[in-house]
Amino acid sequence: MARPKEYDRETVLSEAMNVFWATGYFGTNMNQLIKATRLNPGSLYGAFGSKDALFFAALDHYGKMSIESVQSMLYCHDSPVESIRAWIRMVASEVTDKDNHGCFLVNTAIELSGRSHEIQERVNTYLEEIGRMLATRLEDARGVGEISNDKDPEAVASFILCTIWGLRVLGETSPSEAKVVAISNQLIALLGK
Amino acid sequence: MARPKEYDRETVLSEAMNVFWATGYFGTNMNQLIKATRLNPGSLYGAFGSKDALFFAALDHYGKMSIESVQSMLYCHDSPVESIRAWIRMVASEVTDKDNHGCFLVNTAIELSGRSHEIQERVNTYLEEIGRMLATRLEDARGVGEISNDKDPEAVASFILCTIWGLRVLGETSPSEAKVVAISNQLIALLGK
DNA sequence: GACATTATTGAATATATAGTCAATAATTAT
DNA sequence: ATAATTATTGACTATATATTCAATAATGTC
Repeated sequence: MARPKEYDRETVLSEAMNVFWATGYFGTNMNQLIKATRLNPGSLYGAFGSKDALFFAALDHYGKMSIESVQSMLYCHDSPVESIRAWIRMVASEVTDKDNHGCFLVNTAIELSGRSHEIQERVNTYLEEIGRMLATRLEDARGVGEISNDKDPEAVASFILCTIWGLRVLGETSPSEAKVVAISNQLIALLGK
Repeated sequence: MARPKEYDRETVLSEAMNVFWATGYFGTNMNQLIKATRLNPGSLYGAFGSKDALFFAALDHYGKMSIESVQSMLYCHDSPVESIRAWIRMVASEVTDKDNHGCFLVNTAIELSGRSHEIQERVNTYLEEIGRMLATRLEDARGVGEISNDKDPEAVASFILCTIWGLRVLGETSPSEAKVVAISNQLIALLGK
């Protein structure tokens, strides 16, 4: 009954997301997005409405992927603590990777939180969800005696998450692997035994 | 022998720095800088040459102020550990302050490290200097027996600095004071006894 | 095959933005 | 005073950027 779309919305979103992730909202212009998505302006605007809306959709896409990815790491072993360790090591390996652009949520928090309440709230939603997931897994760890009972899962989760954000910042400084390993080992050591 | 400047370079730099600090390089336009500095385009360009150069000068200004400020905190008590604690508490209080824009070095690392090697190197220079200052103070702490001999000052300094950067990110999320306090207390606890 | 509907194309547009410049003004030296 | 030098002013410019739109194309329905 009408001409069908030639593009796949998820694919386009993913391509736009990669550009925004690498260069931020203000550091990205529509020409880059038009090239990356291989859509013409009309199609891109037809699909998303504006640069703002496209950014928002890309951020959402990243947030959802991020939640899934963290969830899969947090349950990659039967042992909660072993899973958390694996997640931290995964982040550490991303941080040493020159081609990685850190965490899009963290980047966006820094670029746009002070300017857009709507963006800030969305970023917070995802970051808090990750915090809750980690806290839940730390409760599991306490339940099976992998961490001591005097540790507050919520507080420890906040601390670990905070240090992971610090690692994301560190990733922008071309850090030596030794430094990244030293930091992540200290973080892992907090978990115990 | 010539018309004297009506502005004070340091003052202008400080005003420009505040704008870039709050809204980043790409999030700031020349009109904002012209308003904030109360210089006309000609004067501003006469003084700094370009938006790029002005940003670089503002970043440098921040870096130098930052070094001085951290140095003064690290030696605000005779006790090295007590001084480090005071610094962490200072950062924590900035993080809970709604009007604070985090650390300009951290913000710039995230916005521009992937785009300009020159900027990345300058940011790294300042961040590394702060790391060395902290490591030196941790050596002092070890010397006077405030921290145990099996702790590596350099590694611990990296870890503390990393978590402070994470606190800067946290500051963009309108965090509860309770969360900031919980995290900074855990960080402080690492130093202790 | 004509029609209705939606997608695609890419040139065009309005605005924002970084940067320039000629005229003018303030100072010091002679 | 006059000249030499540098600072200030703010209108102007060239370019970049987000966005629009009229023409065209592809589908399903009658």
